[in-house]
Amino acid sequence: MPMNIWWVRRDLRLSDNQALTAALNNGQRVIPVYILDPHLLQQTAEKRHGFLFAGLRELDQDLRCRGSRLIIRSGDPEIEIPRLAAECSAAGVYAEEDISPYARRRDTAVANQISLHLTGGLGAHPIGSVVKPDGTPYKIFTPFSHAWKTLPIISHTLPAPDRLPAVPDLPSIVPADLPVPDLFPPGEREAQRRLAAFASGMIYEYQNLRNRPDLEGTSILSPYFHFGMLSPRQAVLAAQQASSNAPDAPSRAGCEAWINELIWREFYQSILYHFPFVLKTAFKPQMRSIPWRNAAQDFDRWKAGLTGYPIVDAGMRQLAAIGWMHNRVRMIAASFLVKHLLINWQDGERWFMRSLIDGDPASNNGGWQWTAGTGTDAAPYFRVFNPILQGEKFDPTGTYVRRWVPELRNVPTHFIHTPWKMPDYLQAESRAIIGKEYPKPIVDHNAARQRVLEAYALSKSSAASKV
DNA sequence: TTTTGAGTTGTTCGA
DNA sequence: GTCGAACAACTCAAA
Repeated sequence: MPMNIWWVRRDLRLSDNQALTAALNNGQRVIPVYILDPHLLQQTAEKRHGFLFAGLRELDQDLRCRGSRLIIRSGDPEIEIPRLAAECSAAGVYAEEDISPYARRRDTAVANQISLHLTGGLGAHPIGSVVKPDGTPYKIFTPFSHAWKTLPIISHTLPAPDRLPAVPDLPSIVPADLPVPDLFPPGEREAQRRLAAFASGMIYEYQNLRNRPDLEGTSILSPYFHFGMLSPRQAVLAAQQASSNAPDAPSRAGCEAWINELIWREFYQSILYHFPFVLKTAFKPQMRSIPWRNAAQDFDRWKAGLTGYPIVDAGMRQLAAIGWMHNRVRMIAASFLVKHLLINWQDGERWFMRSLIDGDPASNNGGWQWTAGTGTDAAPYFRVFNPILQGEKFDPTGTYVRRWVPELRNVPTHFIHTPWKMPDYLQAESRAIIGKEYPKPIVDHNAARQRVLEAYALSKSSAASKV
């Protein structure tokens, strides 16, 4: 029986791990390896590195409890994986298949040098398996989700092995000791704990509370999903179990709504897998000539949370502070950048990708293209979120705004989403003088709305005239 | 091949 | 204050 490499990439877990299982089934000894890839690290910020590095330490500990350990190297995986395989005379490399163009190019380059076995696990269903009867990919979410639901899900997840074979003495590096994000203690144990807690409690309220950034109505599992500290299959099974235990229809609807969000992840994975060009340009050709503004100052103010619209600023500051943003607020902040500031969605996409601990090329791109109206199955271009109404609707007491925009702490609830409307004496009383302690709105909502509708109309008509 | 109904997350306007 | 229609066509999926 030969020696195999288990190449860990986005599957930092021992349970329900198809790549690890395959490596064990086909070899006597298995060497768990993670390659720190400078190409990927340089696109992302320190909070994400802190989560990843501490997650690697957790994985290493879990492996050591079982007699194994994690070998960590740094460099270009196309070089490092074959080099390590030669060092330990490995027969094969086992890894969970990833779908980004970069990952696919990388894996092809590795496979050209050594026997690489890719397994499922990134989604609940194998990549490329949710397609129309004629084999072509879906471009609309709803039919995709129907097809997804009709495919059977393997109902027994793979248990974590009790014991693992010892690892030979190989050099391994220790990643930098960066701060670990408070809200996201990394690791498989924490991921499973959160899933269990969510699936036995808040999932039943999910339908009602998921859009409320001022409450804890979401699972807050996205960073764990991104790095595979739990598997989508485990999540779906937990939600289905919760659904079958649901006491009433609204509770069941909560479970279904959450499963739908899991399906969205896989829908966008499917889109990226079948249409990798979406990382470079709009999915819809007629949306490729929008006259974006080149407005570096506005972009900086958006990034800093200084637009003068409280719900937008709260979101951007939450992102900067903790590397995560509530999904509803992601939509509002993204819509604001694209539609109110008329700045290219790709700039926002890059900023989110850099800042988010959970940043995922497929979901992030899908979300931005949806917001910008450039994507498959996207929001209509004339749907311009009103940041005031959105704030009043989803943060009705201003709790979320006050938490992340402390200079508005003392503003009365009536004005919390429109602080510039406060009379002077109230601005003074609240210690929130507009233009001094908190900025004036960077754009007027109605004027910005007119501007973006005209810009989109231009792109559509120029596309039409090209035909 | 043709036809038909549908398509995450909103906003504004006017009755 | 509430309600329905308009916003704008177009592409997709399925019959």
